[in-house]
Amino acid sequence: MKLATWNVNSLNVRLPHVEQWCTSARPDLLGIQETKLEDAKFPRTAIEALGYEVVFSGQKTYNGVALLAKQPIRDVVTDVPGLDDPQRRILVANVGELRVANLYVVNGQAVGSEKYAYKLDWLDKVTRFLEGELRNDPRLIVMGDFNIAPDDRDVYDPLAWKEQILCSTPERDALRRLLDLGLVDSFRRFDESAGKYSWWDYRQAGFRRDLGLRIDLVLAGAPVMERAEAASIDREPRTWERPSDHAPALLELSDV
DNA sequence: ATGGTCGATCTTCGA
Repeated sequence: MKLATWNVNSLNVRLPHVEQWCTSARPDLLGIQETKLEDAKFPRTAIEALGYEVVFSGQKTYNGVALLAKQPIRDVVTDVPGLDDPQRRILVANVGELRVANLYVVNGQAVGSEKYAYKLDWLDKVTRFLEGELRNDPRLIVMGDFNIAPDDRDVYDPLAWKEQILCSTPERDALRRLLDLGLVDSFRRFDESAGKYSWWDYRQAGFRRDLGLRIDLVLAGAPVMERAEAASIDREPRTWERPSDHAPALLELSDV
């Protein structure tokens, strides 16, 4: 079973890339972020034509998440208790024997800003919610655009990014608290090397110069990690014409 | 050189 997360930065623009990538990589489960589409405009028919079930929680212009799966999707949650948030950033559902949370974590703009405070509060409340989910069933996957580089190996220039947005200690501590519930950054189980990125800024020819960060993660509970066979980041769609600024991050599990 | 590029909806904001 192949799981993936991909921030597509407008599904309206990137639908051909999603179609191309799903056809070639054939993920069984794909979490998408930044659809930037209200639900009435979601391309359900095109996604179903690829052979997927799909659920989505979107809004106009910003944010928006979706979950595509080869298996039936059940028990969908789009709102977290105690987080009365109009921003559509979370989608949790059962797929097969897994519970899957797809997150578009707040970017936070700049350390100390209002959006930064919202980011830390959002992470705190989502972590508390996921703590309950894990207690119910540890077969949990938490995937998405975390907008946090876990450590300096995940940053092309750690000195320039030191205590900056996406890399600050409070953000990394918030991610640590989520992991400490009993989740593993699956990519690091297979690759401890520095310089494996999932996002490159459109500006300054970031991708060509490999000036990237690893901020797209697949976290897995212990029973899921026992089945983990490989984890990777597929840079290929980032080379395509008019790409998203993110690449898909993957986790492959042995079948039960 | 105090920028740079995208996307969505305006001529600005968010990333």
